Amino acid sequence: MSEYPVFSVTVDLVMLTVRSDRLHVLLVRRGVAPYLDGWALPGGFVRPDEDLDGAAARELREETGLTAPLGHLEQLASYGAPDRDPRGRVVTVAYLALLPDQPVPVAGGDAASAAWLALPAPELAFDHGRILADGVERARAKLEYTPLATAFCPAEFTVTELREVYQTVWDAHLDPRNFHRKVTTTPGFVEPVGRSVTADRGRPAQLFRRGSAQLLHPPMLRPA
Amino acid sequence: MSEYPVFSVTVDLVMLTVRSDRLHVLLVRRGVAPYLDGWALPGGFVRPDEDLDGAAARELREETGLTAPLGHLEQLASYGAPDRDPRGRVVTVAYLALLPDQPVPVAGGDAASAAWLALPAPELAFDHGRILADGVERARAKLEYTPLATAFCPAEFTVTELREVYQTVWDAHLDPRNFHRKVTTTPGFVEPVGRSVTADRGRPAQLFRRGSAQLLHPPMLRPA
DNA sequence: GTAATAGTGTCTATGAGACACTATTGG
DNA sequence: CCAATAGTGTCTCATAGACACTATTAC
Repeated sequence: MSEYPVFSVTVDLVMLTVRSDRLHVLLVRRGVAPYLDGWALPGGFVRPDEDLDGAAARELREETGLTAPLGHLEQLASYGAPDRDPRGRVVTVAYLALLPDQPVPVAGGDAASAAWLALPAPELAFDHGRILADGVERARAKLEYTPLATAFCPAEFTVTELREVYQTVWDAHLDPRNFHRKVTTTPGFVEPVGRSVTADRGRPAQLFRRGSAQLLHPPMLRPA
Repeated sequence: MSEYPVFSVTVDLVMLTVRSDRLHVLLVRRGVAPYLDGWALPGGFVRPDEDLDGAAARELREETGLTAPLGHLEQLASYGAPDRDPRGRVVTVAYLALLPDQPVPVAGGDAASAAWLALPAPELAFDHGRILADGVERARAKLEYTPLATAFCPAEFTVTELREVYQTVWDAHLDPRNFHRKVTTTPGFVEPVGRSVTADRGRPAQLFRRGSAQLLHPPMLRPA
């Protein structure tokens, strides 16, 4: 064991949300070298007694204050090129979080400041640009065959809100009528709450919450 | 950096192949403690100057002798529970390899012996049982929306061989006529070589090679 | 009433699933 | 000719995509 190199292991988070019809990512301004004052994904070292998933959940909590009954957190991929961190051999396990718009970033730790930035994001520190791109692509793909678009919504939401999530993430227009039919007839996608909300004007919209399905059968297909 | 724990980083490989209508995985018998003489996934430590992908490709080469123009290798996931290795804090980055039947395992390194075992596999060392299960599930899912079933086949193959791959990995029966239509009409899935091969008896079958598509549009759906 | 938003019904085209026969080889 | 395997054609059903009107609210 001692003949092999010593690594540090970090978790980095690609936290995405939909705000004002734009996809946003939570970024921090680095307060320490390297890349001092540069934008980076939030993250940090895995602690001695932590699982990887636990470290990611902790970072998510620290950045948002969310104790995470809402939203979605999953492992994305690991990155470990020998030169990816000038300080030494660091492998990072990236996680992808999909969150409703509510959370306000909380500065702390190495982060001089944190902010939700609309995509496309500025140049990022380390290989975080690549990690972010991988996360966005994963999110786009997963909206097709899972109900995870609901992770971008509050606990109760309207069909229109859900459609706006799809349109934003995919950067595409979806027919409101076909979308309504698809969402309400795919088993386990959403279930009606029974109440309605009215926007400023117009007919009140029914509220739904996420259903029990883990996978969409058949999937929601991206427009060609 | 020094205030945080020191990790070792390994890569472990879930190498799958289809042989005699059964899914097989390459396993090694451990020659050292812990889990001495137990079955485990092949793998090893990442070297000082190696990328993670490079370490996985090297392990694949060492186990099979394959210089890998054929088959498919991709990162699966990382596993880092604090107690997953009794020797210390070890994070492993698991890779998934899909390979044609040809390769014969080569014993070496920590492995007292290596063998292709039909699934379901025996109990494995560490958390390798879980990693294997995740790898098989990933393979099953990827056959739906990618042309990766071809990675289990030699460079040139018949439609029947490809169908047997699907049937084995999915443990399901597929209608030969509908399958033939689906494979030959999905753009970029396969392309005809122009030659035929004849089995012992029967009409000769056309040979195909993998096409240029990265994704199947529309996907090949698993039977309900 | 008017503007604004929610929600529904129909027609068509495409693809999946079920199914039976013809084609080409070795023996 | 027979056995074995490859390959094709048709019908039906489910679902996606295009598209226009009705319903309910605030003002």
